[in-house]
Amino acid sequence: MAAVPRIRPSHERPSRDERRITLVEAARRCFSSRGYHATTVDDITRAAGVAKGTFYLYFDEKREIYYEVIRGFMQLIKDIGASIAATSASPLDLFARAEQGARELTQVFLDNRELARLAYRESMGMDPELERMIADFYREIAQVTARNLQGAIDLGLIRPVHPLLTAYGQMGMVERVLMAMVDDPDSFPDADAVVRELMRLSWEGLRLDQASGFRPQASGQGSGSEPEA
Amino acid sequence: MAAVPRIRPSHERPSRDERRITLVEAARRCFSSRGYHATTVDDITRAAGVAKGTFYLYFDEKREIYYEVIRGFMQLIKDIGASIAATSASPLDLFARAEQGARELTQVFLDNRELARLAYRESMGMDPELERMIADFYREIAQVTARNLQGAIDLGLIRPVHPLLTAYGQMGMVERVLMAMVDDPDSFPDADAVVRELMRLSWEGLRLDQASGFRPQASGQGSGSEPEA
Amino acid sequence: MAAVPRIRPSHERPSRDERRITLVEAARRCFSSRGYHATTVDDITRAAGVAKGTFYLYFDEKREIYYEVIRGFMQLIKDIGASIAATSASPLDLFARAEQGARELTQVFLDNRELARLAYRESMGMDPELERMIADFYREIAQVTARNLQGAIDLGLIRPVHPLLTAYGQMGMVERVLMAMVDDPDSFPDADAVVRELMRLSWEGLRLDQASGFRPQASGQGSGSEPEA
Amino acid sequence: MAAVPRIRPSHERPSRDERRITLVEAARRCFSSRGYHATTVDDITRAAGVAKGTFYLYFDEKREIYYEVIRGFMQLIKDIGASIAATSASPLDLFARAEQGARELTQVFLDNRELARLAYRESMGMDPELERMIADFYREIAQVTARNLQGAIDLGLIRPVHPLLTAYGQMGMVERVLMAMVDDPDSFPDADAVVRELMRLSWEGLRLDQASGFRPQASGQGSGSEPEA
DNA sequence: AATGAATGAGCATTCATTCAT
DNA sequence: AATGAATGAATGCTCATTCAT
Repeated sequence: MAAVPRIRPSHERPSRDERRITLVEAARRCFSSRGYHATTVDDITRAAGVAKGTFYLYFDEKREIYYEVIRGFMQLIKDIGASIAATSASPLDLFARAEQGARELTQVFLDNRELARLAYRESMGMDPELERMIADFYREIAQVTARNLQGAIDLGLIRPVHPLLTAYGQMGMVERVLMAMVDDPDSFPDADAVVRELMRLSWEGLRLDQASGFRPQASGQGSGSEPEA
Repeated sequence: MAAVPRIRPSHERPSRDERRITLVEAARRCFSSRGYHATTVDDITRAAGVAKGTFYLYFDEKREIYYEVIRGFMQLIKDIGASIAATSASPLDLFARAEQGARELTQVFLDNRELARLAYRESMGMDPELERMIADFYREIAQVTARNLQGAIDLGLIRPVHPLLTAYGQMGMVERVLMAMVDDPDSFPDADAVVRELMRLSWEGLRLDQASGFRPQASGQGSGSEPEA
Repeated sequence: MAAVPRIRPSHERPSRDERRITLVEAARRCFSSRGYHATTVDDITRAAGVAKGTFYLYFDEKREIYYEVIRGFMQLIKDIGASIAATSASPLDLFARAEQGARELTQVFLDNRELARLAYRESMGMDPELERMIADFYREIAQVTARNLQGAIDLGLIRPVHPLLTAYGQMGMVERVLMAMVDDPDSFPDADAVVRELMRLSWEGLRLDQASGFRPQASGQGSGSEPEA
Repeated sequence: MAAVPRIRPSHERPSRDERRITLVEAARRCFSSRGYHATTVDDITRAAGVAKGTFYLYFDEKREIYYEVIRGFMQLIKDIGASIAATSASPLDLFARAEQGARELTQVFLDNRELARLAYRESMGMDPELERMIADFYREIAQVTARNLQGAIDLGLIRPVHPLLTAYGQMGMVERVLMAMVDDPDSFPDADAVVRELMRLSWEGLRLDQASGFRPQASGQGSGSEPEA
């Protein structure tokens, strides 16, 4: 009866935050496997092991927990971007860091295949707020990338390109390749080789290799077949 | 008596095909603005100016007309791809044709913004049949592109890359840039410039420009082998 | 153009009556296999090989053709009853005629299993008119039977029973046994033996046979097992 | 603290079972008066005073509650059968018990006229599961009856008849007479007299009364063997 | 905080019937 | 007479959300 804050025995009622997390985790699993529309609030609460009414103690509506799930996934990705941008190292290892970021990004995608599908595919056309959230997410990443590109241009590391356009282009390149790889892994080399090939495509495009200068850490030989000629 | 195409009196009943098209058009508008789930069959028939029951004379279920709408958009895009691949002209104008295709593709996206959003975003995670349809669409385009790339590699026009991976990468690059442009046109140059920049990104990547023309080495056939076919 | 009544070539448009009969036959097949509610007007017209609208040239509504089908079946049965009552023969062959009637009735049931199920089972609770039609049918048969029984009582051929009650009782006895036989023929002797056993049950009931008098044509030995005792 | 059966405050929520029963009762009334097809789920919930959605908390589909209603009626009847069979008393009161059963059965029919109509008439041809349920019901009763008859035959209480056929025959006799009485009570004597007449018909059939008491040969044990059990 | 029974608006789909040709 | 496209009322069922306990 008194407000003595005890150490909670392991099977005591969980704290508000823990409950909330339980629900979000359950929602992640449900949304991942069934998608937004096919997942009912009942599914989520059942998966979380709580009663249906409990859901509405933590979320105002179904969309809200979906946002939370998507936001969580986006944060994972933003964190990677941040870790690349943050390490304000010498311009020279820009490529090294980019490659490292790409590698991590790939890992996140592969570890969360279904969630990635969800965030990248089903989220649109659901409601304006979510649309904005996702558009913001993309724009944010694109802008950070664009800033990085602008920096690299200013330093003379890369040729002058339209930074935002290039940023979106690179994002799209990465995302579509990763999605294709998620769908049909057998048609692609292993993750590392994919990352290297993507990096090289970004850097060199399709142009014939004629004593091409800077290649990050000389690691990127391309995983494709060598030319016969 | 001959095949005089009669002018239809204004109140004549439209032919089966016309009615069907009316419905698909109405559905396109509804789905575009409200998305699949928020569009009711009632919305569609009301937009088409027919009674609800009429819908089911032409389609077995709501999904069916959605497929039709999406398929229509995909066909537009495939047609562009086909027109590029079809003109099996000299390797020299591969780039010209690619650029032309990109220009047309851009136009289609800009002319069908909402539909593009629909096809590219909301269609996934809805049901297995649609998933397959879309995955097939991507794969088909990617494979055609990959074949083209392989040809170009064989001809020594481009450096040896992983063709399928590169194909998906280019698709993603183009699609995300175009979607971003659809969402926020002000942040991008005009369509033609976007196309040129995309082409150049594909070709040259980010590498510093060292006397690179847009065309590969002027008419780079010197070092490449001739095609076997 | 002139109203010359020609002999109709075999593939000419059928007469109004023929068309109507075609429809009723088709309806009989549909109702028999799917029941009233699960049969659509479309099913019937498709089975009859005419367009949907044609149906309403011959019948005002779906129920009407159902009545017609049921009425047809009832007529078959009434005809049997009539043939028994009609042959105003000597009272002595009342049993012979009854047995003959029962034999024919059994045949009709076995030949029209599904229709019998339909008429006896699904027709109720559909609408008042049909209810009345079927109740009338039963009452009519029961009354004819009751009259026959009364006659037999008056002649001292059978003991004084409540004629109407007995009539209904015999109808129910016959109908339930025949329905059971339709459902599970293996548990019953052949049709003739069943008829004999039913006749004997009606006549003798369960009472032990002690020099039981009149037995119709001495044919009815009962198909059951003989007593061990 | 002890098991004091609280008086429920008038606005307390009814228990799950009570609610379920409320719904079944409401459904019984609706089905009885309108039949299965003409009764909507809305009708039932309105009659039960609950919202439509509540229905689906207790039943998966409309058919399910119909089964429940029919099953309830059949149980009433089976219980009567059981009470007759259960009292494994001396053969002497077989007839007494049968008569008592018939009396109770008659009462059930008269007390549940509409339900009887429903179960006996409309239930067939609706769907396979229900068909099976009803066929099972009949078979079950028939088999019990047949066993009783076989016992009576073995004891020499009745003449050797085909037990199953006779069982179905008696069921049909009783059911049709009772249904006719339900439909048109004025044409029949009172319930007791009907029961007596039915019993006598079963026992004696139509044969002329030659010093037959109702009971078999006064106390006919002379010729029969005693039961083995 | 937690529960889970109750709610009722909402939607896809069916099908008897009509009617313009 | 025949056609078959069109109609729209009707209904079973779902599920996000509420609320009394």
